[in-house]
Amino acid sequence: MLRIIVAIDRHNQYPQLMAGRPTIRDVAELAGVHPGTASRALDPRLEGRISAPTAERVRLAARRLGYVADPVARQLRVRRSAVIGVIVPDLANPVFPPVVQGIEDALAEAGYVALVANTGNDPGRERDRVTALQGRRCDGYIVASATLDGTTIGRLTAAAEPVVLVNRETGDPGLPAVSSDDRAGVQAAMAHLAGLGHRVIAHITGPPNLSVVRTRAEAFRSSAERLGLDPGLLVLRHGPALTASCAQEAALAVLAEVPAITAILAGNDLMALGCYAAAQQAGRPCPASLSIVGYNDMPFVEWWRPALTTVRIPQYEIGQEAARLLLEQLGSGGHGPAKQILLPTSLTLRSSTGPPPA
Amino acid sequence: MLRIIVAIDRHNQYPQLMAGRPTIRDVAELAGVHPGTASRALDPRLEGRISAPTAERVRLAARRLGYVADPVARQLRVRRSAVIGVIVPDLANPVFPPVVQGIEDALAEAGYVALVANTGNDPGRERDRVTALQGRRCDGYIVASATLDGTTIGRLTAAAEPVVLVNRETGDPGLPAVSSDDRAGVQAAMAHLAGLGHRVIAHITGPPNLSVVRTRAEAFRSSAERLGLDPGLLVLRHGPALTASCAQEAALAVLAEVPAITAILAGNDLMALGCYAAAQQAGRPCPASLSIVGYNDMPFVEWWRPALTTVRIPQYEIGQEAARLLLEQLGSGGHGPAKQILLPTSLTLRSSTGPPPA
DNA sequence: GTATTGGTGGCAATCGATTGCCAGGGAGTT
DNA sequence: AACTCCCTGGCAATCGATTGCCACCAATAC
Repeated sequence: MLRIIVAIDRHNQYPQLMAGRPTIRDVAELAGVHPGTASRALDPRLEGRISAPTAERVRLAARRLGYVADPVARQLRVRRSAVIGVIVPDLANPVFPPVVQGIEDALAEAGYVALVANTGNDPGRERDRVTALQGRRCDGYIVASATLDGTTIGRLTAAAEPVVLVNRETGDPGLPAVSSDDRAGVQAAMAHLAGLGHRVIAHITGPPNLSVVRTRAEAFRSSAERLGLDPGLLVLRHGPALTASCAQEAALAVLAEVPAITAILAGNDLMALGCYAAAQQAGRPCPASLSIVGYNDMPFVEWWRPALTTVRIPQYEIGQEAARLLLEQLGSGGHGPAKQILLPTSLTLRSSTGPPPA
Repeated sequence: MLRIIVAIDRHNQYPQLMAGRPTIRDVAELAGVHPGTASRALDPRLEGRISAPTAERVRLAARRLGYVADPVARQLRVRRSAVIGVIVPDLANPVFPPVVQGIEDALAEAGYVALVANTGNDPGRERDRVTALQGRRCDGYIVASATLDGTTIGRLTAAAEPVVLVNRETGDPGLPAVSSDDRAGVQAAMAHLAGLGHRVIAHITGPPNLSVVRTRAEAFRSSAERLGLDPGLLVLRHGPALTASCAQEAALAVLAEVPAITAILAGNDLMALGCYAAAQQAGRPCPASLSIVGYNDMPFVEWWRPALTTVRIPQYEIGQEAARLLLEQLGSGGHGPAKQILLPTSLTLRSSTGPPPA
């Protein structure tokens, strides 16, 4: 009847505690064992350490009380929070929710949760949020923030935190990363346009300090070359951000400067949206007079008018793989090799591309 | 020289610990005080409890060591995690990111972070994610999940967790809630359409077990009445979900059944997108032959073609207010009154509405 | 000169789970 | 019969910060 004594004792001291969740001591008392024994009985890794009948008694008691180990107490002792910090530049950009979902699902399988920090593309805010994350002692981080100057990554790796990069070429090959094959994606888009007969093609994209911008721009040039297009006819334009309005402005300017352009490869789907607006303003209906190709195949682009032809990147899978890679690294104590995963891209053909006007 | 002794002692036992972050003991030793004293000196609420010179010495030591209190240890003692669980039906729906951002910003000011659970509109997943959240001992919850059967809310309130509801009429007036004035929003949209001369108006929306669907549908009827429209000419159609494809299907059917329809009020912006497609398929160009009004004014709708006329709800502010309400409740120990906040809506006029064809 | 008061800071318990170490007992061996 | 070995489970320290309680000291009052 130790159980009752202790219950009364606790009740006298902290009446409110009795209402709270059961602790390992409650379970141990109900099962008639020591808390330490109860802890071991409930730990699947220690299978066999406690005799079957005892373990069963403990498990039964735990089930009857609805016992769930307090993650806070466990974490204090074990220094493992089962929380992964996810750093995303802009959740309002529809590309990211699927990625985050992939991350969450893969983490959930392993009992982890994702703490998402949305930086809103603002360096100051990124710093603050990352500080908050670090303060919370995440077990690891997934970074999808794209700026090339890696201060955030630097801070994390300096603190020896496990990190996985998403969609971000890194100077440091020692970091595990998941990305999609941008070169192949751009190549497919360019082949499609060239095949339709386009010769004067513009690439309208964001600032070159974003790694995705850099790789795609390089691929734009090199794939054109490989396709036998005249590089002199190519137009490359960097806007200040990967947004629709920047694209609109840039496209309008470019179309005025080089009216011979018949196709635009946009830096991402949002920019393609801005190109739609520019095309309309410039009196160059899409796709009849101007073909537009997006990048990412984010949700809802199939509903646009015209439905967007775009390079599909496997957003959900990218998230999943990133989470798996991180979990793997955590499992190996950080001593595994730094895998870099490249997922395939493909071109999704819809209605925003067609042959150039005669 | 206690400091050195202890350091060596700890080093012998756990060499790796010395590399880790400094603890309150390190600070106390450097300042030459007891850890308890150091803790008090660093607690701003205890201003004055420790004499100024001592407190200053401690603060200096803390600064020199770069001491940051371990949230895990604090949490174990104080039972406050400074984490708020946010339950969202679908992050991929562009309405929600701004709401989440508002929540995050308001929480960040108070030193809290948001743990976002994305249920993907799946009841099973919702159950799992909420269990995970509860296991992590959030201090409170913000629920934006919309289904009327309130099992999730029931589970949270049953556990006496502070909860704030977002955009969700509740049967229980005892719960604090933030929502936007849907009735006024619908009224404004209907007045706009009636003013343009529309008489046969359809409302295409989702399943009536969602509270937003119910209030908007009721407002659709009542505002038509108030505007002197013939209720016999109104068409109300519930689809199986608030998605573009459901809307497309429903709109196509409705336009075939009642060709006299000249305007559609969509259940949300995504459904408006589906209506665009249906209008095109049905040979009813928007806005020349068919006016379409959305709901939410989510990001990027101004870029659609035609740009969407829609009811604006203050998404970011809704998130902010919800967070503030929750923080207020936490501050009052849950004894404050259960405020219900109703934020104003407005109609954003763009290009998807016009007078009905002659 | 003694008593009271108030301010300061130290002591140690506490939150709840985990785990290294050890003791006790049963089984098996010589 | 005695000894060893292993299996099981208990004990208590530990993670790091917080906080109720108490002791000590100085200053003021009587």
